[in-house]
Amino acid sequence: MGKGRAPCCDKVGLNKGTWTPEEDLRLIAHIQRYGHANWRALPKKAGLLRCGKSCRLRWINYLRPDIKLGHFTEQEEEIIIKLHALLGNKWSKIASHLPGRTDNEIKNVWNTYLKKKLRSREQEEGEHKTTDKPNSSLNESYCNSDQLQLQNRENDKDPTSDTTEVQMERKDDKSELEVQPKSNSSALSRCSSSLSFATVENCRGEENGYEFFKIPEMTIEPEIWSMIEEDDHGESLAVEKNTTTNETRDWLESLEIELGLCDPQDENQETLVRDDTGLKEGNDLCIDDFQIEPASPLLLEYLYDVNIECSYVD
DNA sequence: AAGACCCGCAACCGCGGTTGT
DNA sequence: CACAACCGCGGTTGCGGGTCT
Repeated sequence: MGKGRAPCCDKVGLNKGTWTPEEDLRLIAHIQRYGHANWRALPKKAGLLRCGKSCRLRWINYLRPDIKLGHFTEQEEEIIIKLHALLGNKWSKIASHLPGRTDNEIKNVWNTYLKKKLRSREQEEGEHKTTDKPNSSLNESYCNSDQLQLQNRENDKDPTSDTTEVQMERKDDKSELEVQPKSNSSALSRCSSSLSFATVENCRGEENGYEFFKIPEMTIEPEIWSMIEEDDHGESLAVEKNTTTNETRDWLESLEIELGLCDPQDENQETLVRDDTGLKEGNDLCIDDFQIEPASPLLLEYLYDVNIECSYVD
């Protein structure tokens, strides 16, 4: 690696802060046409006064077609909690198991909502548990991350008896993951992969005058392991492919609505893309994934108004 | 009604890893 | 091997809207 780093871009004269609809459309139009092989060069080619990183972030987190909008479902929250217990703050890894969700979104949800939710649950559970408390010094020596918080909640539970009620079912070889709640149990914090302190206590030992801890056997649901293992092989269970086309359409419709370019009530309006032939597999979209021609007269009008050029110079 | 405060979230920043020369 | 360029990730910031006083 070189010494020091050049700034990612020349920041003088670049826009910062919230993206405007015009900038969004410029970015979308450019990526539709040329893809995003080179983020650094993209803003210049697209006529955007933004740095490449900013464009990339905007596209990945908000503009790409397979983004899922709206609140997280209970099942999604459950998955986040479980995976966070296993992976820690590996937001992108966690996101790879939640189709349509971004690492940034998951990180925000965790920091603003799930963490508090778990904490309050922890308190609730603490009130109900007065016996069989583990050695507190052992607690501290065991783990010092957020994972400990989660594990603390698992005190005195038989990890096999009360597992999280999220069932992950692979519907085909590798492409689709269906998440189903097995029951309506309020199992938010019940990460079956965590360790009970009873388990830890049983791992204490002594050999040759040294006290040691055996690495305890963790009860981790096989589905979670397979998720992680597959992740290590560069595969994700959670890529929904068959639904991509409809999601793309929905996304474009919602984008037009959001930009005030179409009436949500008007079902007859065409959206930017009407390509039902299916998108290419994989997360990254490229130019071939899109039909270039915008179909909505209002969108065309808007593009014209904001002076987005139809020809680009490479 | 207005100011203070809180909170969620979009965006930025800086670092590490990877790739190219 | 050294260096530069770039991408992606995770931590952090700060704006804007909602709620409280």
